[in-house]
Amino acid sequence: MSQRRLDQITQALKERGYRLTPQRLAVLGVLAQSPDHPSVEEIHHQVRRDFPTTSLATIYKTVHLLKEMGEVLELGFADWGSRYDGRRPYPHPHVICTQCGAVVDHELAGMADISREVSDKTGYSISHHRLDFFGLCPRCRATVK
Amino acid sequence: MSQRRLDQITQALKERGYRLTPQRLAVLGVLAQSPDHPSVEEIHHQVRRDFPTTSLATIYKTVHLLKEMGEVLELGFADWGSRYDGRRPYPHPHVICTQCGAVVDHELAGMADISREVSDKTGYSISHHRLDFFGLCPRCRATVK
DNA sequence: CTAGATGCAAAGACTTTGCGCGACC
DNA sequence: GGTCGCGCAAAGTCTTTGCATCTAG
Repeated sequence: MSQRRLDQITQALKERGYRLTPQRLAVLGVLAQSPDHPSVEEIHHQVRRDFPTTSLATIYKTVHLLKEMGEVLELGFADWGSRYDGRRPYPHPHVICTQCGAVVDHELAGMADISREVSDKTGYSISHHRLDFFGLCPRCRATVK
Repeated sequence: MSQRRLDQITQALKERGYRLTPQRLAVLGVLAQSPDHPSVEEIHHQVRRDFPTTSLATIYKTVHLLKEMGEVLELGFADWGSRYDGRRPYPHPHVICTQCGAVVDHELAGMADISREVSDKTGYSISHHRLDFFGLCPRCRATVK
């Protein structure tokens, strides 16, 4: 299942004439498999397990490339840096724990309708959106009370 | 009407024992009146009209304080820096032009219900959310086509 | 072979911090 | 008059860029 996603991204790179270097493949692997929306640092850390000389700059470049291609979703936070979602690179809600930082996905129907409503009322032509929910995850709620 | 909002923020500062310096009042004034979600730089620029010696650091400090107090909403963007909404410091959708950067507010009913649904399905206790729509504003749509 | 990618280090953008002077209460 | 806030400059963080070397196709 994440293999399928990996193949998709790999294919997209090939089609556009980008090279499939080991470092890139490693980054793709991490993004295609991580359900936990890793930061650049975390991706770097993981990739280093297989390619210890990989630089942070390469991670940044690769992630940026994938973002431009629309194969990864960037979740930028003001106080937090960015997290990346390579498994579902289309708009969908995220639920973020304000205590431990866990980020989980959530599917939600009906945003298309809301989007249309906003478009009608504001006169903007809406291309995409972003929706985040913040709160305490079950584990942290138990801990902190 | 923005006078009312200004009074609210001023009051909140007083209650917590913070001083009402001219610089702070100037920042409050900008935030309470700007419908266009200014950046720190823009606030600084405006405040300088009345207090030319005001430093950027002071703007940062004041905005940060107001954010902590919940009197201003920070809209952080990954490629864009942050914008601030001092008029409606509670969660509500924003519509952002990807061409010119205009940010407008939009009221939307029904988020409370969705929030509850997300809470039920994920087990998180949701405290707030953020919703942004991206697209072209009417003016830019006409220009770029 | 050769255009494109990597790794390193330096440069950038944005934001925060430390500190001595000055001003609100 | 004492404390809190201001302005300045320095330090931090995160991200991008330039360039020589290396490599996938």
